[in-house]
Amino acid sequence: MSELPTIEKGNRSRGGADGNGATRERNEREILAAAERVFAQYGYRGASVQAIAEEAGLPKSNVLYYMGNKRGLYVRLLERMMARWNALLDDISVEDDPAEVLEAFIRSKMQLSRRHPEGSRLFAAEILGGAPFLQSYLRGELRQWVQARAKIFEQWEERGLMDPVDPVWLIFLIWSATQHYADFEAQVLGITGKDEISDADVERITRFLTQVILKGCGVRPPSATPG
Amino acid sequence: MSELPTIEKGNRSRGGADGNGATRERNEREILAAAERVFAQYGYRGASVQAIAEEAGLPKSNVLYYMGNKRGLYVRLLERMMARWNALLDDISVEDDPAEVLEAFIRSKMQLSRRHPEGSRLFAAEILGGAPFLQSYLRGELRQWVQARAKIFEQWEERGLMDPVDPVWLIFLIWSATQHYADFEAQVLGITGKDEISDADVERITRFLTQVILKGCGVRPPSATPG
DNA sequence: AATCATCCTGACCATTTGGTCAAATATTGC
DNA sequence: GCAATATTTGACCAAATGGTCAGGATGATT
Repeated sequence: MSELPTIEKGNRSRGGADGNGATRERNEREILAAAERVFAQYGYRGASVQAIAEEAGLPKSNVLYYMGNKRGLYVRLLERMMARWNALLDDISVEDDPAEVLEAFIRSKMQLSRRHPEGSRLFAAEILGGAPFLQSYLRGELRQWVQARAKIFEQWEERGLMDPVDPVWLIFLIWSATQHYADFEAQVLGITGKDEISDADVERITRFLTQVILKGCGVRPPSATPG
Repeated sequence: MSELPTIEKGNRSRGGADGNGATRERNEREILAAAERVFAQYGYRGASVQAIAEEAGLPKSNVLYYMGNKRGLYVRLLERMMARWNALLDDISVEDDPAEVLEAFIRSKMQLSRRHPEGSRLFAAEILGGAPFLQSYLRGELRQWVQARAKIFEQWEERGLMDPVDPVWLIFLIWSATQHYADFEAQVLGITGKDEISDADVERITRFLTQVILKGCGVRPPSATPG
């Protein structure tokens, strides 16, 4: 992630209007949340600092005081989202049960989109626009991760634990299916006629995806251990 | 699609710089193509008329002369994409073979994203931003189409031709999986290390998706007719 | 109370935004 | 050639853009 420089948080030592920096933290949180919403909706170029400031209920100058500039704010949001993403990229081994791994994968990815729909859309907008800020992350960290998983999927195939399918495309299938409900929420709501996607819906969708994808790859469900 | 007013093409009657309007058509095509690229990359707000003009190699005034204003240009592009989309929404009946229908569905959707990647991304950006221009289309035409299909899927389920899965979510699964390769192209390329998605790749992906989704829903492949 | 670093924000700036307009230039039918 | 209609485009405009800065407010530490 060499494109994403670490953001200096401002080296406050002692004095100041706030001993433990609680004000700063609160304001930063507020601004980041507002910015995530605005960037998600309009994309990097389409979002204006003014709009973010209004969303946060602060003067524009204040937003810039905390975040330096628009680009830095955007990069920081991307970093935060990547961190959330990385948090659920746990390692797996050939010895693990394919069904359990795939189900956990689908479930955690689904929950990530669910818990952070704006972050998910922000990420989607970044990729849509050609991933100008995330190129190196995609070609580096994420690529390694995918290839590691792919190798294990292949070994499962050799052991006859799943059908011979291209593991990379399987990963893309799971990503696309799970992200769809956050990124295309407007479409899902418009077509289903609902006014929100409930927790129960999410649970049903998760089960649906798990069922179809596991069966589609010839993976036996976890409860039915062989023998 | 009541939100999308028909665009007046300018009622030229006789005279003018061009008898059959060839100039106009050529310029309009050029501008629309350029605009599709720019809107796809930056979204509605992020795209500037200036950028579109440069992409088309024309002065900004000329773009506005042909298209009236930014909003009209954008709406016209959305309409064009919806028309392409509608062109492959052929009717199906309960008597059709589920496997054939699903495979044709996946294949044609895949080709649409393939043939019009910018249009696909334009649509995606519109939905990402909350579908401000497509609300009525989603809640109207498209919703009807989905429900009609869903009913047929349900009848197939009753006849034991496929597993009992929610048909609407199945449609969303196919949409998301097929669109992913256009919308998230940057991610796919970054992770696979390719510099383009070839025709052969598209064919392999199509077969992969068909295989997994058909099997995942318990639909027998088309060649193997029952008996 | 004095100090000092932080916090806050209105005024300001150069540039870009979407859009208008008038004047110049084509291109046709007659 | 002439009138009528289309096309082209630079000049221009008010508003919005990202960003700077000076100066005042705040409150913990001494």
